[in-house]
Amino acid sequence: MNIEDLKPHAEDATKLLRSIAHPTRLLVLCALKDGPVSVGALQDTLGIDQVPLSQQLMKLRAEGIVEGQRRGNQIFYAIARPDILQIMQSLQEVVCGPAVAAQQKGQTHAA
Amino acid sequence: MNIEDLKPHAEDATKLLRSIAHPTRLLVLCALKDGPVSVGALQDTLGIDQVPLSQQLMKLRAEGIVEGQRRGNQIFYAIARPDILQIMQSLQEVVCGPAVAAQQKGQTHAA
DNA sequence: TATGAATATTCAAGTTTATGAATATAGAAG
DNA sequence: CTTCTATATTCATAAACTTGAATATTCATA
Repeated sequence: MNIEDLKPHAEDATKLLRSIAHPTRLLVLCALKDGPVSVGALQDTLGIDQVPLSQQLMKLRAEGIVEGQRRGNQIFYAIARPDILQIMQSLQEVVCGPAVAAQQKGQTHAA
Repeated sequence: MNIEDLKPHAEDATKLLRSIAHPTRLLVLCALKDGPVSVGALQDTLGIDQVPLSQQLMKLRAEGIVEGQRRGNQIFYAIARPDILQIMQSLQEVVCGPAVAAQQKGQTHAA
Protein backbone atom coordinates (compact mmCIF):
# COMPACT_ATOMS: atom_id res chain seq x y z
CA MET A 1 0.00 0.00 0.00
CA ASN A 2 1.85 3.02 -1.29
CA ILE A 3 0.71 6.57 -1.84
CA GLU A 4 2.42 7.01 -5.16
CA ASP A 5 0.90 3.79 -6.46
CA LEU A 6 -2.54 4.65 -5.16
CA LYS A 7 -2.65 8.28 -6.27
CA PRO A 8 -3.33 7.62 -9.94
CA HIS A 9 -6.02 5.11 -9.02
CA ALA A 10 -7.73 7.00 -6.21
CA GLU A 11 -10.67 7.94 -8.38
CA ASP A 12 -11.15 4.41 -9.64
CA ALA A 13 -10.89 3.01 -6.15
CA THR A 14 -13.50 5.47 -4.93
CA LYS A 15 -15.81 4.55 -7.75
CA LEU A 16 -15.39 0.88 -7.02
CA LEU A 17 -16.10 1.30 -3.33
CA ARG A 18 -19.20 3.35 -4.02
CA SER A 19 -20.47 0.85 -6.52
CA ILE A 20 -20.70 -1.79 -3.81
CA ALA A 21 -21.49 0.47 -0.85
CA HIS A 22 -25.15 -0.42 -0.39
CA PRO A 23 -26.72 -3.02 1.87
CA THR A 24 -28.57 -4.79 -0.92
CA ARG A 25 -25.62 -4.73 -3.25
CA LEU A 26 -23.29 -6.16 -0.64
CA LEU A 27 -25.71 -8.97 0.07
CA VAL A 28 -26.16 -9.68 -3.61
CA LEU A 29 -22.41 -9.98 -4.11
CA CYS A 30 -22.17 -12.26 -1.12
CA ALA A 31 -24.96 -14.40 -2.51
CA LEU A 32 -23.22 -14.70 -5.87
CA LYS A 33 -19.85 -15.67 -4.51
CA ASP A 34 -20.22 -19.36 -5.38
CA GLY A 35 -21.73 -18.97 -8.82
CA PRO A 36 -24.68 -17.67 -10.80
CA VAL A 37 -28.02 -17.17 -9.09
CA SER A 38 -31.37 -16.21 -10.59
CA VAL A 39 -33.13 -13.00 -9.63
CA GLY A 40 -35.97 -14.98 -8.12
CA ALA A 41 -33.60 -16.98 -5.97
CA LEU A 42 -31.89 -13.78 -4.81
CA GLN A 43 -35.29 -12.42 -3.94
CA ASP A 44 -36.02 -15.42 -1.74
CA THR A 45 -32.58 -15.68 -0.19
CA LEU A 46 -32.25 -12.01 0.64
CA GLY A 47 -35.88 -11.28 1.36
CA ILE A 48 -35.90 -8.24 -0.93
CA ASP A 49 -38.72 -7.27 -3.26
CA GLN A 50 -38.26 -7.63 -6.97
CA VAL A 51 -38.18 -3.99 -7.99
CA PRO A 52 -35.63 -2.69 -5.48
CA LEU A 53 -33.54 -5.79 -6.06
CA SER A 54 -33.59 -5.28 -9.79
CA GLN A 55 -32.67 -1.64 -9.33
CA GLN A 56 -29.54 -2.57 -7.44
CA LEU A 57 -28.70 -5.32 -9.89
CA MET A 58 -28.88 -2.73 -12.62
CA LYS A 59 -26.35 -0.57 -10.83
CA LEU A 60 -23.99 -3.45 -10.27
CA ARG A 61 -24.33 -4.35 -13.92
CA ALA A 62 -23.78 -0.77 -15.06
CA GLU A 63 -20.52 -0.70 -13.12
CA GLY A 64 -19.43 -4.01 -14.58
CA ILE A 65 -19.44 -5.74 -11.20
CA VAL A 66 -21.93 -8.41 -12.21
CA GLU A 67 -23.35 -9.71 -15.44
CA GLY A 68 -26.61 -11.41 -16.24
CA GLN A 69 -27.28 -14.29 -18.53
CA ARG A 70 -30.70 -15.38 -19.65
CA ARG A 71 -31.71 -19.01 -19.29
CA GLY A 72 -35.20 -19.43 -20.55
CA ASN A 73 -37.54 -17.48 -18.41
CA GLN A 74 -35.01 -16.45 -15.82
CA ILE A 75 -31.88 -14.38 -15.66
CA PHE A 76 -28.89 -15.65 -13.76
CA TYR A 77 -26.47 -13.12 -12.38
CA ALA A 78 -22.83 -13.80 -11.76
CA ILE A 79 -19.87 -11.84 -10.52
CA ALA A 80 -17.96 -10.35 -13.41
CA ARG A 81 -14.99 -9.18 -11.39
CA PRO A 82 -13.84 -11.94 -9.06
CA ASP A 83 -11.17 -9.68 -7.60
CA ILE A 84 -13.76 -7.74 -5.66
CA LEU A 85 -14.44 -10.84 -3.59
CA GLN A 86 -11.18 -10.06 -1.88
CA ILE A 87 -12.57 -6.74 -0.75
CA MET A 88 -15.77 -8.43 0.38
CA GLN A 89 -13.72 -10.86 2.42
CA SER A 90 -11.77 -8.11 4.15
CA LEU A 91 -14.94 -6.19 4.75
CA GLN A 92 -16.62 -9.15 6.35
CA GLU A 93 -13.65 -9.74 8.60
CA VAL A 94 -13.87 -6.15 9.75
CA VAL A 95 -17.58 -5.89 10.32
CA CYS A 96 -18.37 -9.44 11.40
CA GLY A 97 -15.24 -9.88 13.48
CA PRO A 98 -12.24 -12.15 12.87
CA ALA A 99 -13.95 -15.05 14.62
CA VAL A 100 -16.69 -15.38 12.05
CA ALA A 101 -14.31 -14.82 9.18
CA ALA A 102 -11.86 -17.46 10.40
CA GLN A 103 -14.70 -19.88 10.95
CA GLN A 104 -15.61 -19.39 7.31
CA LYS A 105 -12.16 -20.57 6.37
CA GLY A 106 -12.38 -23.65 8.56
CA GLN A 107 -9.93 -22.45 11.18
CA THR A 108 -12.13 -22.93 14.22
CA HIS A 109 -9.40 -22.61 16.80
CA ALA A 110 -11.66 -22.05 19.76
CA ALA A 111 -10.35 -19.20 21.91
CA MET B 1 -18.20 -14.79 3.59
CA ASN B 2 -21.72 -15.87 4.45
CA ILE B 3 -25.04 -14.20 3.81
CA GLU B 4 -26.50 -14.95 7.20
CA ASP B 5 -23.42 -13.55 8.92
CA LEU B 6 -23.35 -10.47 6.73
CA LYS B 7 -27.05 -9.66 6.82
CA PRO B 8 -27.10 -8.15 10.31
CA HIS B 9 -24.01 -6.10 9.50
CA ALA B 10 -24.90 -4.95 6.01
CA GLU B 11 -25.77 -1.45 7.19
CA ASP B 12 -22.56 -1.10 9.17
CA ALA B 13 -20.51 -2.40 6.29
CA THR B 14 -22.14 0.09 3.96
CA LYS B 15 -21.45 2.94 6.35
CA LEU B 16 -17.84 1.89 6.67
CA LEU B 17 -17.33 1.70 2.93
CA ARG B 18 -18.89 5.09 2.40
CA SER B 19 -16.81 6.66 5.11
CA ILE B 20 -13.64 5.87 3.19
CA ALA B 21 -15.02 6.12 -0.36
CA HIS B 22 -13.44 9.40 -1.36
CA PRO B 23 -10.16 10.02 -3.19
CA THR B 24 -8.73 12.30 -0.53
CA ARG B 25 -9.83 10.06 2.32
CA LEU B 26 -8.28 7.00 0.71
CA LEU B 27 -5.01 8.81 0.20
CA VAL B 28 -5.04 10.09 3.76
CA LEU B 29 -5.53 6.60 5.13
CA CYS B 30 -2.74 5.33 2.95
CA ALA B 31 -0.47 8.11 4.18
CA LEU B 32 -1.23 7.27 7.80
CA LYS B 33 -0.59 3.56 7.51
CA ASP B 34 2.83 3.70 9.18
CA GLY B 35 1.98 6.09 11.98
CA PRO B 36 0.83 9.59 12.87
CA VAL B 37 1.31 12.41 10.38
CA SER B 38 0.66 16.10 10.81
CA VAL B 39 -1.89 17.94 8.71
CA GLY B 40 0.84 20.02 7.14
CA ALA B 41 2.79 16.94 6.15
CA LEU B 42 -0.33 15.39 4.64
CA GLN B 43 -0.85 18.58 2.70
CA ASP B 44 2.64 18.34 1.23
CA THR B 45 2.61 14.62 0.61
CA LEU B 46 -0.78 14.52 -1.03
CA GLY B 47 -0.70 17.92 -2.69
CA ILE B 48 -4.11 18.86 -1.34
CA ASP B 49 -5.04 22.30 -0.04
CA GLN B 50 -5.55 22.80 3.66
CA VAL B 51 -9.29 23.41 3.71
CA PRO B 52 -10.46 20.47 1.61
CA LEU B 53 -7.98 18.26 3.41
CA SER B 54 -9.26 19.34 6.79
CA GLN B 55 -12.82 18.77 5.64
CA GLN B 56 -12.08 15.16 4.81
CA LEU B 57 -10.11 14.68 8.02
CA MET B 58 -13.16 15.88 9.90
CA LYS B 59 -15.30 13.26 8.23
CA LEU B 60 -12.84 10.49 8.95
CA ARG B 61 -12.68 11.65 12.55
CA ALA B 62 -16.45 11.86 12.85
CA GLU B 63 -16.69 8.24 11.74
CA GLY B 64 -14.02 7.16 14.18
CA ILE B 65 -11.63 6.11 11.42
CA VAL B 66 -8.84 8.43 12.47
CA GLU B 67 -8.03 10.48 15.53
CA GLY B 68 -6.00 13.62 15.99
CA GLN B 69 -3.58 14.52 18.72
CA ARG B 70 -2.19 17.95 19.29
CA ARG B 71 1.56 18.41 19.64
CA GLY B 72 2.31 22.05 20.14
CA ASN B 73 1.33 23.93 17.07
CA GLN B 74 0.44 20.95 14.98
CA ILE B 75 -2.10 18.16 15.01
CA PHE B 76 -1.00 14.66 14.20
CA TYR B 77 -3.55 12.27 12.82
CA ALA B 78 -3.42 8.53 13.21
CA ILE B 79 -5.56 5.59 12.20
CA ALA B 80 -7.95 4.69 14.98
CA ARG B 81 -9.16 1.45 13.44
CA PRO B 82 -6.22 -0.58 12.18
CA ASP B 83 -8.57 -3.24 10.83
CA ILE B 84 -9.53 -1.02 7.94
CA LEU B 85 -5.99 -1.27 6.62
CA GLN B 86 -6.94 -4.75 5.54
CA ILE B 87 -9.65 -3.32 3.33
CA MET B 88 -7.23 -0.74 1.99
CA GLN B 89 -4.79 -3.51 1.13
CA SER B 90 -7.41 -5.50 -0.78
CA LEU B 91 -8.56 -2.38 -2.52
CA GLN B 92 -5.07 -1.53 -3.63
CA GLU B 93 -4.54 -5.03 -4.97
CA VAL B 94 -7.70 -4.68 -7.00
CA VAL B 95 -7.18 -1.22 -8.42
CA CYS B 96 -3.40 -1.17 -8.74
CA GLY B 97 -3.11 -4.75 -9.92
CA PRO B 98 -1.58 -7.76 -8.15
CA ALA B 99 1.87 -6.89 -9.45
CA VAL B 100 2.14 -3.66 -7.53
CA ALA B 101 0.58 -5.17 -4.44
CA ALA B 102 2.94 -8.14 -4.43
CA GLN B 103 5.87 -5.83 -4.97
CA GLN B 104 4.82 -4.00 -1.84
CA LYS B 105 5.14 -7.23 0.07
CA GLY B 106 8.60 -7.93 -1.31
CA GLN B 107 7.59 -10.77 -3.59
CA THR B 108 9.06 -9.47 -6.80
CA HIS B 109 8.85 -12.72 -8.74
CA ALA B 110 9.29 -11.25 -12.20
CA ALA B 111 6.80 -12.81 -14.63
C1' DT C 1 -51.62 -14.14 -30.72
C1' DA C 2 -53.13 -14.01 -25.86
C1' DT C 3 -51.69 -14.93 -21.23
C1' DG C 4 -48.80 -15.46 -17.26
C1' DA C 5 -44.37 -15.47 -14.91
C1' DA C 6 -39.96 -13.23 -14.45
C1' DT C 7 -37.43 -9.23 -14.74
C1' DA C 8 -36.42 -4.33 -16.16
C1' DT C 9 -37.33 0.62 -16.59
C1' DT C 10 -38.95 5.32 -15.77
C1' DC C 11 -40.07 9.07 -12.92
C1' DA C 12 -40.46 12.10 -9.13
C1' DA C 13 -39.53 13.26 -4.66
C1' DG C 14 -36.48 13.21 -0.67
C1' DT C 15 -31.99 12.80 1.29
C1' DT C 16 -27.25 12.68 1.44
C1' DT C 17 -22.71 14.04 -0.19
C1' DA C 18 -19.23 17.05 -2.39
C1' DT C 19 -17.10 21.56 -3.40
C1' DG C 20 -15.60 26.28 -3.11
C1' DA C 21 -15.45 30.60 -0.72
C1' DA C 22 -15.03 32.90 3.24
C1' DT C 23 -13.68 32.98 7.79
C1' DA C 24 -12.87 31.39 12.51
C1' DT C 25 -10.06 29.29 16.20
C1' DA C 26 -6.04 27.63 18.84
C1' DG C 27 -1.56 27.79 20.28
C1' DA C 28 3.35 29.70 19.86
C1' DA C 29 6.27 33.37 19.99
C1' DG C 30 7.48 37.74 20.64
C1' DC D 1 -1.90 41.37 23.96
C1' DT D 2 -0.52 41.13 19.16
C1' DT D 3 0.93 38.50 15.47
C1' DC D 4 1.93 34.44 12.98
C1' DT D 5 1.31 29.66 11.82
C1' DA D 6 -1.50 25.68 11.73
C1' DT D 7 -5.87 23.85 11.53
C1' DA D 8 -11.03 23.88 11.84
C1' DT D 9 -15.69 25.51 10.74
C1' DT D 10 -19.67 27.48 8.40
C1' DC D 11 -22.43 28.21 4.55
C1' DA D 12 -24.45 27.92 0.08
C1' DT D 13 -24.84 25.53 -4.05
C1' DA D 14 -24.54 21.68 -6.96
C1' DA D 15 -24.45 16.94 -7.75
C1' DA D 16 -25.27 12.17 -6.67
C1' DC D 17 -27.82 8.59 -4.50
C1' DT D 18 -32.01 6.31 -2.61
C1' DT D 19 -36.78 4.99 -2.62
C1' DG D 20 -41.42 4.06 -3.85
C1' DA D 21 -44.93 3.94 -7.24
C1' DA D 22 -46.31 2.80 -11.51
C1' DT D 23 -45.51 0.37 -15.52
C1' DA D 24 -42.99 -1.81 -19.30
C1' DT D 25 -40.52 -5.66 -21.40
C1' DT D 26 -39.25 -10.43 -22.34
C1' DC D 27 -39.88 -15.05 -22.88
C1' DA D 28 -42.54 -19.44 -22.45
C1' DT D 29 -46.60 -21.72 -23.26
C1' DA D 30 -50.99 -22.57 -24.68
